[in-house]
Amino acid sequence: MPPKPTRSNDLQSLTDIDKLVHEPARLMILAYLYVVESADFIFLIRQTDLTWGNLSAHISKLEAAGYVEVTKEFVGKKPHTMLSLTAEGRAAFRTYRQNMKRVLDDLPD
Amino acid sequence: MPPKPTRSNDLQSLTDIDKLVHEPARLMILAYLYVVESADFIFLIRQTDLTWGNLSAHISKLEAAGYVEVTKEFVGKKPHTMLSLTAEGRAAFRTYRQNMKRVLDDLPD
DNA sequence: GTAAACTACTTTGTGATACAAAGTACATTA
DNA sequence: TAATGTACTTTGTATCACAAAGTAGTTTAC
Repeated sequence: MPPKPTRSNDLQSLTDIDKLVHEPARLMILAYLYVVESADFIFLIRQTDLTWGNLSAHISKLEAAGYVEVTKEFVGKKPHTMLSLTAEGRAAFRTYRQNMKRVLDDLPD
Repeated sequence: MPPKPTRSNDLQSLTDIDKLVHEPARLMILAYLYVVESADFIFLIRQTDLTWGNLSAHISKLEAAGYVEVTKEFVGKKPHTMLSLTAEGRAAFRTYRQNMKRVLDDLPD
């Protein structure tokens, strides 16, 4: 589960930020999954500009955290990997987004 | 200088994000300096909940990048470290904030 | 028909980084 | 004058992101 914020002011909430979501590569992946609901590996490769190894590793990490569900199937004779957000992943992304927006919005200029 | 974004869509701009700013501890530090214009080490320790070593290391990194200026002086007989954002640091923070807000805003829900 | 190239990934190695613990150099208090 | 406190910095370690290499199969070229 995502870390629980226990801080009073906005900036200190960064202390409790969910690093799993915060990492730019994974933030990209999660944001895509957040809007499209389900995507395959190839789609994410194209959208994110990550390498195969890199994307694979990040997916594994998100899967281990229970943030994404990975479904492997065969399309014809080729393997095909489908990704989708779990309820937990969706919640974690929402929380991250809220916190981050609050931090960035509550500043002058 | 902060990395230049060269991407077309919003989410891909995360590929070029300035990691020096992105790190939560430093983001906190920069945000404080962004609003107060100048602060001492002790103030930041209290506000950020970082350890001495941790804050020290992050400050060094920000200084090396030219994002903050560090001024050491003696107050009475005690050492005193003052921090302030450089123009470059201010610009980097602004760029980061803009990019990040755009990424987080341009999503449904 | 088999060798070379391609697809769709995963695993491994390496260098960078964040963090805590220990260290330094003094000043103050008991 | 010994112990404690202040204001840091340096060092060690464990984690992590990334790229390069590896794997398992499929398609194409000759």
